[in-house]
Amino acid sequence: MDMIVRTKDEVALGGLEDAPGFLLRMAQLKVYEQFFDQVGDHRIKPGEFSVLWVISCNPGIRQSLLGQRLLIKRAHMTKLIRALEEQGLVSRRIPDEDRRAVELSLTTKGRVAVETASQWFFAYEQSLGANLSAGERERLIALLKKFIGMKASGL
Amino acid sequence: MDMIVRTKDEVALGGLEDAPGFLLRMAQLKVYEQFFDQVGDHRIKPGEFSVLWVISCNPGIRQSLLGQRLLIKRAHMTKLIRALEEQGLVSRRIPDEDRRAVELSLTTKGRVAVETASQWFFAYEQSLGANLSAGERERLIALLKKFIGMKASGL
DNA sequence: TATTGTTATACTCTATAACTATA
DNA sequence: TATAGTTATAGAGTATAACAATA
Repeated sequence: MDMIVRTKDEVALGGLEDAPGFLLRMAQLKVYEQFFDQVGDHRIKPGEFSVLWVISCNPGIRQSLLGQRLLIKRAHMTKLIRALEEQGLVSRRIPDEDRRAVELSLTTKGRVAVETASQWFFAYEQSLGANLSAGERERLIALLKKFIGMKASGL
Repeated sequence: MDMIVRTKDEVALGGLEDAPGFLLRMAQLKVYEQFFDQVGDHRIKPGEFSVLWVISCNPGIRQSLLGQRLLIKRAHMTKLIRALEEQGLVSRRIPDEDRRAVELSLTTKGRVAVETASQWFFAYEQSLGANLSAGERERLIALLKKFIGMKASGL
């Protein structure tokens, strides 16, 4: 019969180690830590990059739709976009069809910034999960996509 | 809560949908959202529960070790533990062997609270990933454990 | 000198609700 | 009435740095 022997540095997690919510939280903290170790002090943070990137992929996207896709609440989105606007990266336009809405685009400066940032961003993302095999990493990505309700097919 | 009728406005993510850091962030947001939908307004939040649970599994654990395992910074740990102490759930003890350290244990009230909370906590964790098959869910858990550098024993 | 924990400060992210202007 | 966005406020969570006590 196997005995579980713990040195005094071992910590029993009592089932927490199989709880998906807990594991996702830990994984995200590791990722965040690795981000600062690796890319350090860029002006654009991952959250801001994702906003800029999605705007660059969908010029004229409405603020509400962008927020829905990135799970950013409206009140927070307003502050985020204003900060990016003040940096001269994003421009807003009120469409005549619906004058409540705001359509977002990148400025020229914004496009340059995204172009630069995308290089370190995707290199950083590529470096995540380096301790997994290529197949495991792919499976993890596919399972996460399914977990959050994204189509697993090639979007 | 999200009763939005979607027109066919698709949003291109331009590769973001395969970025593990992005997916982990999205997954964690979904989990958090589901937590409030499902278990609502308990006094103990997931982060606090995990601290109490690990103390209950490791009576006398040192504050520094607990923080290392749960990736909670020292300054934040101090505030967290003090709040739990003020609720009468946790007690601290300065060991003679090292009078810089703090050893943590649950009070009787703390043990009762954890016993109660563990029921809804693990039910909630079990409900996560319900859109995956049992095998997929298990694989996701195993891959997350490997991703964060946990032993994937017996898989 | 290094480590453990505390204190103080600040900034980000998020939640909520009241508000406007449109539809 | 409902929707898109804004404003204001508050509370977590976390980062940093200075600090005390102890090793």
